[in-house]
Order: sequence, then C-alpha cells, then structure tokens
Amino acid sequence: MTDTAPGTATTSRRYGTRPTMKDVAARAGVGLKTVSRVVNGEPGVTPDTERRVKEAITALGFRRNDSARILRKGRTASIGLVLEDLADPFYGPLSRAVEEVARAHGALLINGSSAEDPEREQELVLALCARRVDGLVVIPAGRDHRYLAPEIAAGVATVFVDRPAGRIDADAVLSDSFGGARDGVAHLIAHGHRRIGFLGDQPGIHTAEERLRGYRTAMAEAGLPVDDAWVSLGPTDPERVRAAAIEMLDAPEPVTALFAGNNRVTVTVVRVLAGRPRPVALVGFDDFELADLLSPGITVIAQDSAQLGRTAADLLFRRLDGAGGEPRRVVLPTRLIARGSGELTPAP
Amino acid sequence: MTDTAPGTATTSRRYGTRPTMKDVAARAGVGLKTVSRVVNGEPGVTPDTERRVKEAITALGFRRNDSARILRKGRTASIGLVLEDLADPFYGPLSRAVEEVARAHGALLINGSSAEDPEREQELVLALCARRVDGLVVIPAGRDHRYLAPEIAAGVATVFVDRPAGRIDADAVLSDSFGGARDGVAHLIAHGHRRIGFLGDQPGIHTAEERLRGYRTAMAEAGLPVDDAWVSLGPTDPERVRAAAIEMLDAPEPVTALFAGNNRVTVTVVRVLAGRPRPVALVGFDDFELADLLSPGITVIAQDSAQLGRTAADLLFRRLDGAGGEPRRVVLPTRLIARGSGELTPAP
DNA sequence: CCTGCCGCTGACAACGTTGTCCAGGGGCTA
DNA sequence: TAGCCCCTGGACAACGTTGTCAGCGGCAGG
Repeated sequence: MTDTAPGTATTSRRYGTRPTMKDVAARAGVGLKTVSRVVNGEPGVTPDTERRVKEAITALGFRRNDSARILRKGRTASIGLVLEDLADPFYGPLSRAVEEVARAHGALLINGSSAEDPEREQELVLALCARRVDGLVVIPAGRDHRYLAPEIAAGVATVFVDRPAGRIDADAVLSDSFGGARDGVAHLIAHGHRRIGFLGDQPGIHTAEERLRGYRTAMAEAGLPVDDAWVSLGPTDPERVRAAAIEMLDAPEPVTALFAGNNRVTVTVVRVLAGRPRPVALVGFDDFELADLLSPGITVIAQDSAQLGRTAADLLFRRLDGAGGEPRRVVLPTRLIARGSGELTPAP
Repeated sequence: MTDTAPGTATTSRRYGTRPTMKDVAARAGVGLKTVSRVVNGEPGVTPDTERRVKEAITALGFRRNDSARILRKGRTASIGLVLEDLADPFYGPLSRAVEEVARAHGALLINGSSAEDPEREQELVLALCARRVDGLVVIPAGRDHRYLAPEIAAGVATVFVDRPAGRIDADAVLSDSFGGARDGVAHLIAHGHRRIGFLGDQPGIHTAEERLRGYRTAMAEAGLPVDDAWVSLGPTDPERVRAAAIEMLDAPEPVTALFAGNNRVTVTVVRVLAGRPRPVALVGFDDFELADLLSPGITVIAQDSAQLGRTAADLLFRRLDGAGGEPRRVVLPTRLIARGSGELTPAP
C-alpha cells in the first residue's frame, strides 16, 4: 500500500520511465548510434567501446523498445492467430504448430478467440491489423470477409484455416470434410446400417455443410433414402445435441447408427449412448484423446490439426517472403480410424 | 507469380505503403490533429468536418498504426501469456480465461510456449518485455526468475500461475497441490490400500514436489511406510511413465494403487492399466474430459484451471490499475471427484 | 459597436529507434 | 614525411501518432 502513494510531485511519468538508448549512450560516453549498433550486433564497434556500452546497458537495465523499432522498420515480426476458442482441444495442436513455425521465423504470436461471433472476429482481426501484424492466420467465424480486402491489398498476408474465407478470394488450408464424412458414413453402411443419423454444426458453417454433403452423398451412393428426421444441424451445446440424438434414437423407426459432425458432438453422443441399453453404432468427425480407451473404442474420421496449422503457417511465411501467385486452396486428407463403435451391426 | 516482379522502379516501399493520417488530412482538406480527433472519437469536431474525414478514411482504407500510437502513449494495451505448451488441454481453459479478462480490459493477448525450457521461457519473456506488454502472466518453466526483477521494477506487472517464481518475490496464483495430493492419497488409504505408488513430474518443478510432499504426508499420517520403489519422478513422456508404472505393478510386493501426479501421467497410467487383468486403484491429479466415461470412471483431484487463469489475470489488472502492496500468493482449493477408480479395494 | 469568450482547427514537438551521411583519426604506403 | 584510405563514432532526420498550445472566427453582453 505504502509504495504507491499517488501524485508524487515529480514531473516524471509515474510508471515505466525506462532508460532509453540515449541514457545508455550518455552513461557509456558514446553516441546514440553506437548503442544501437551494439544492441543489434552490427559491426563497426571497437571491443572496448562495446564493453562499455554493454556495461551501461546492464547497469541501467535497458531493454530495447520494440514499438519504436517496429515503427521505424515497418515490420512487426509478429503474426496474428484468430481462432474460435482457445480452450477447444481441436485448436491446441493447431495453435502450437502455428507458434512453432512463427518461432522458427523469429515472429511472435498474438492471438484471440472469436467465440464463433462474426462481429468479434472482425473486431479482433482489425485490431491485429492496426497492430500491423505481418500476417494473419484466421479460423473464420463469419461468412463475409470483404472487410479484409483492403488489409490484404495493403500487404497483410492472410491464410484461412479449417474453413474458407467468405466473399473474398484468399489462401485457405482445409481438411477434406466432404470426403471424410462420406467415408465415415460409408463405413457404417458397410456394416449393415440403413438408418443413419447425422448430428452436425450450425448450417452456414462451411465444414458443417461439407460434412452433411458427404453424408448425403454416401447415402445416395448406397441407394439409401434420407429421412429429414435423421439430420439435425445447430449449435453444438450439449443440451441441443443430446435432445436431437435422443429424438432420433427414440423415434418409431429409430436410427441404428449416428454420425457426429465434430468432436464436441461426438463426446456428447458418447455420453448419451452410455446411458442406453441397446448398442448404437457411432462414427465421429475429429479424433480425440482417449477415444481408444472407451468401450467400445470410438471410430473416428481423424484430421491432423497440427498439420493444418503447420501448412497454413508455412504458406503464410512463404507469402511474406514474397511468394506470389493466385490464392491457393490446400485440402488435407482425413483418415478413418476404426475402433469398434463404427463396427457395431444393427440389432436384427 | 507475375504480380511480384521485384524492383519496381518507384522509390516507394515495396510493401505496406499504407495511408497515414497525413494522407487522410490532405484528402479531407483538414489538419492532422483533426483526423486524430475523429479517429479517436474526441469531441470538438464539426459534424460536417467529421463526415469529410470519415469519407477520406474509407476511401483510402486508412487504419491507425498502433505501433506509433503505442510509442507515443507508452501503454500497449496488451499482455503476455507464457505457458508450457499451448496444446496441453490443461492450459486451454486457463488461456481462455486470461483472454476473457484481457478482452474485458481492452487488451490483446500475446502468447507463447516455453516447452518447459527455462532458456526459452526467458527468451520469450524478454521479447514480450521488449514489446512493452503492460503485464505478464507466466507459467514458469525455470527456477530462477531474477532476470525479471528489472522488468518488474520498471513497471511490468507480473503474475505467476500454477507454480511460484524462483528467487524473486512476485505475485503467484497456485492450486493447492499439497492438500490435493494428500486428500487423494488419503482417499486410497481409506479404501484399504497400504502400498501406494506415486508417479510424478520432474523433481525441481514446484507442483511435483508439493504433490509428492502431500503423498508422503498422507502416508505418514496413516502410519504407513513408503518404499523408495513406490516413488518415481521424471519427465512425463509416456514411455518413462509406462515403464515406471509397470515396474511398481510387477514388483514382488506390488503396489495396489497408484497416484498420478498430473493429467498426462494419469492418461498414460489408464492405458497401462487397461491392458492388465487385475484391477488397480488410481487417483489422478487434474480432471480431464471423459474421465467419467471410462470404466471404471477415473477418480481425480480436480483443479479449476479456468479459475486459476481468471484469478491471475484479475490480479494482474488490479496491479495495472495501481493496486500496490506486497506480492500476494493466492492458493485455490482442489476438489476430489470420486468416480470409481479410487474406490477399488485391494485384492485380498 | 466594441470587447471578451468559447468552440473549432491546425502547427509543432515529442515518443525511441534505425538509416544515412559525414567527420576525424590512425595506420599504411609511396 | 606526406597523403590516402579505412575504420570508428556521432549528428540528424524520419517512422506515424498524440498532447500542447495558439489562432481564428462567431456570438453574446456591455
């Protein structure tokens, strides 16, 4: 309490009056630029002078002010990462991969969550642009990214991940949602299922729509009809998903298998099924930890989220290094991992 | 390819030649400061002038350069978060909580992973200080944070989370590792176990030592001896943990229960136990998703990592708002969640 | 009608760094 | 010994923004 008595009578800023290069120069008895040279390891400084400067730096506790440096140099050596939810395990490996690549290029990572709110996404992205990040990796929440066009034109390299940009043409790195879902549903069909439910994310989200398309395609390819009651799209909060699943399972002609559109849905469905006597087959999009230890193990369509992040960041830095050309769309394959839950056969 | 022909003959910077307030002022036919006023919503501008300025802003695609703003104002409105691994599910809710608080205070989050490497931690922290973040939330990897003393003295508010700072006195927000471990081990003892193994993180890590101390205390309170072979500390990679667990379980006098020192250890132990015929009791530190759906459900000592992050960030911003006083140490309680694996009784 | 005040606007300096350019001195060569 | 060159060091401007301050014009009151 005592050490923060407000209004000390000095005219100095009450806080953060840090030493500058000027102070270091004065103390070392050299010119400003000489300090700059030492700090940046530039050549052309006598060992003796260098020593004096370094002593002054330690004595004063000097630390270069990167804001000034950035202002002068134009590049911030930082990239922005906008994702949906920092706490979603799907984004953990992705973030880390982006960070690794950024680190390898000497860049820091500024990130934030959009919470699936397009407005918040835009707000965040523009704040990052105001910070003059060199580039952006965005997992889009909104469907219209025209607001980014001037930024991209001004040189902010931008790569979209997991979902493509809306209404602008931009680099994107995606998983093969369509193919993955088709494979998963085909897998269920191959094990004898004819009535298969699809529980997905909100319509309007690209991955949700692609996965639904994969489901419909697999069903059509097998010549199976799709009852409207078997498809449920919407928010992935447990309550809604639980209700939707139960409705399909308790219908007069119940589904015998479920396809879950993403990891959160899968987990909720697992909880629902755990409470029911009759086994129901399940395939989920996205792998998750411990999926193999449940009984039965959960069969999933795995996407490599770290690879997604790495690919996106690599592409970003290639752009920053001057790689030109048309916006690219990279689609990474998915992989079906059979663990038991997808191999259950329908009750006779 | 064609649009990046190098060396265009103009003298302009090849990239990022963004319009400035000066450009906007020229286009709108007003002074520089007037533009600044409009951009920052300051009063004292005629509606008509404001309209002209806003038109010029949209026409030119102007976006304020926050680097210059930061340089001028001294505050960056950003905080740094240094954690061990962005991909560890334990840190997801923590990061998100920190981000939420930061957002509520209008600050951005810059973060990075130390990968448990003290050198990398220091490098990252100092880079953040060079960026002049207003504050730092650090999950320390190293044991000596004296390098931070000048920064803290210079006004960088710093809060340590999960583990305290080493060799400096600083704010810290911790979970009750000692009490949690003692409770967990006592729980096993209460269910009849006498030979209990402890699988922990590296010695030197504060939480690892506190949890071990909790284990020893619980054993001592029950008057039980502790065989050296029952305690294994070290890196938490699955191979080492697996080997250590198997050694304890296959000893001539095998342990009948295990206490796992953190979530990664717990998961590895679950995998080990899944392959063995005889049931072994298990209590793990940290809760994790699906712990309840395994059979048996995994009994855990839960710590609220979101609360940890929220508390730390709140404390940080209180410091930034001028709250003084001695460095504080906040310890949050843990909670034992019984799910079955801790309630198994030893084979007769 | 004159004076004084207020509301709006703009000129200017400063934030801390880096790039450019020039000066001075010492060593080497002719 | 003189001249030249290179090596080291420093003065200065510029990056884009904001805070300070002063000027200008209009309006109200005396």
